[in-house]
Amino acid sequence: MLSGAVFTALADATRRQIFELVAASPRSVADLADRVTVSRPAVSQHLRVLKDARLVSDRADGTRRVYALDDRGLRAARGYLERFWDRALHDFKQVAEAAARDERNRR
Amino acid sequence: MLSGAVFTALADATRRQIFELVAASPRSVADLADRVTVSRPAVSQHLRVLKDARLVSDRADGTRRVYALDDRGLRAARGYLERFWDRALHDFKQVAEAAARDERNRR
DNA sequence: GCATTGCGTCAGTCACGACTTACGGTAAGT
DNA sequence: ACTTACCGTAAGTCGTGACTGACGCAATGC
Repeated sequence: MLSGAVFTALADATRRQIFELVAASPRSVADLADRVTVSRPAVSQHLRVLKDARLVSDRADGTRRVYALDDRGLRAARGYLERFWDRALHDFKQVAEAAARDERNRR
Repeated sequence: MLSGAVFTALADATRRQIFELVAASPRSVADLADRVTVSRPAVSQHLRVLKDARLVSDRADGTRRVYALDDRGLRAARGYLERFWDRALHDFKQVAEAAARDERNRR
């Protein structure tokens, strides 16, 4: 289940911040470490989790490693959430209709 | 930031299972506890987290407590993810166009 | 009134994850 | 070749969260 990994990855605040920075524009590890309060190895570990969740992808650039947004993780999360979306609307519709019936019956 | 609570809530596998059961149809705590491997107090604690994340809502029914789907949490998660959705498509489009240019230049 | 059912909460245990420092390895500059 | 920049991983610490059993409380049935 990929969606589980995505939610786990986005659950941590620091990791979300790193993900948002990467999503804004592709960045190197050192670049990310400068903009975050944690150490560089911590950033590497967070990127590992994000990469496993298919939220980011990495490419080598000389001695640097540039991380960019990977939409596969977003797709997985969106797909999982949309399974409940129709049902939520449906339930709301049912409740609304029931309320309308009660309203009519009360007169 | 509500989305953080939603992702944290959906990160745990047991909690996702409980959430899916509630989303399928409103259920009591004992009903949920019967369909899950953990104890009833654990289910209560999971429901607490899901409720704080606005993923489920509870209503009293005699001595029972019926939990149902709350779409506010889903909305928050969807809103957060969609911030990156346009960008992901944009980046993909740029990459595709760059590849197309390379293809043309190579001839 | 008393027992029962259904839940929430408290206290305690235990595993996991977030973080740091230290280390090793690769690519570029001089 | 030597240094420097950049990065991933290993080892260890520490806090947090997932879980259980015990307890207390409110609502229903007899």
